[in-house]
Amino acid sequence: MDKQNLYKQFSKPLLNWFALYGRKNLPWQLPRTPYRVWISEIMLQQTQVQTVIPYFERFMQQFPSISDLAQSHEDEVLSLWSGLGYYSRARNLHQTAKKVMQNHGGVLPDNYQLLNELPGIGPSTAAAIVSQAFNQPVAILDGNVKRVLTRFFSIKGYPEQAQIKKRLWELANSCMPQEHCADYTQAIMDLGAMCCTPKNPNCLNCPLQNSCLAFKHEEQHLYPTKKIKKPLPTQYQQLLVLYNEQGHIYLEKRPPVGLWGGLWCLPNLNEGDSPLDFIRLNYDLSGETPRKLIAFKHRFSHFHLEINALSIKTKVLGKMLYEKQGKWFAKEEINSLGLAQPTSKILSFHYNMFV
DNA sequence: AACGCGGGGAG
DNA sequence: CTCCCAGCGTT
Repeated sequence: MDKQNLYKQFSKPLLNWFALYGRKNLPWQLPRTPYRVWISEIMLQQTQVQTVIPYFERFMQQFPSISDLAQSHEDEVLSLWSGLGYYSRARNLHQTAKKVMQNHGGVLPDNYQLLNELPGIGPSTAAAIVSQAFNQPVAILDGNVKRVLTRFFSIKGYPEQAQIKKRLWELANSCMPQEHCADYTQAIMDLGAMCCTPKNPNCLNCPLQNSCLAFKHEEQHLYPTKKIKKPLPTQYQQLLVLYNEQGHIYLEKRPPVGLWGGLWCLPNLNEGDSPLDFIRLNYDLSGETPRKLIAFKHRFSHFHLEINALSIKTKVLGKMLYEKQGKWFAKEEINSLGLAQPTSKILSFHYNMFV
């Protein structure tokens, strides 16, 4: 299909549909500044709109500008990110803010290549920023767009495969019109989220119905081709809530990269370790009898975690060791830390029991 | 090319 | 339960 036909059969009806049904009152659209677009795009990576909205509002309240963000401490950023997941996004966001202050005079570049080089900003996010914030004709390729394009053009094969992905990028940019670029980017995402959905797509009300090859052959459900998934492994963790006479709780900062990177977590026992031996040997603490606090399962996208949390009231034996980046925190301090969801759950359970 | 990286919403 | 979401960085 040539460029002119693509406009007539794809982009134009899509833009018309957007004018009637598209989302135009999302928080990052009012106003749609480069900074707000950037923050929202990072939060929205692999995360649904409804989940992001409250996080976005809190973030803007705390960091109204890129300079505010650059001057903050990483723990502040991670605290605002607590519960949102994929915490490398928060760390990269902070790094990018500092780089923009240092290398770009505090102004987010209006250039795809420059944006793409910044931490946490890949091809699709860079395209989202230049198209939405600067109205440039550069196409995104996210989950919504992959679904719309594979159906419309009946693209077979797993979309993450190099050859298929290259084809999808080309198609995505072919469909991007030269005008109304910001609206177009929003339009194709809205169509994917509201009409061309993974299950039960609303083809009868779809603006692209006339030319959609998947609809023509009644095989919408075949696209996009699904990945073959392996069974997820299961891990077990015994976590300790160590608290002292004052009610302070001991937490350790995780290494900067990896699972829950940079977050504050509870000490983790090795399989078969005796809790009291563990804290005496590693922390020079003595403790009262461990009490079962809570046991539950936590599901990640790449493994299952079975958690068993114990609480132990402790006394310092020698001088308290600050190894493993550990610290004692009062309850009020914990509220301003970056915590993983299971950590928050265990701690709130602890506080409910020991108020 | 495959994997690591969270957590939640929808069916 | 399963699927998948405004993906990116590393290996």
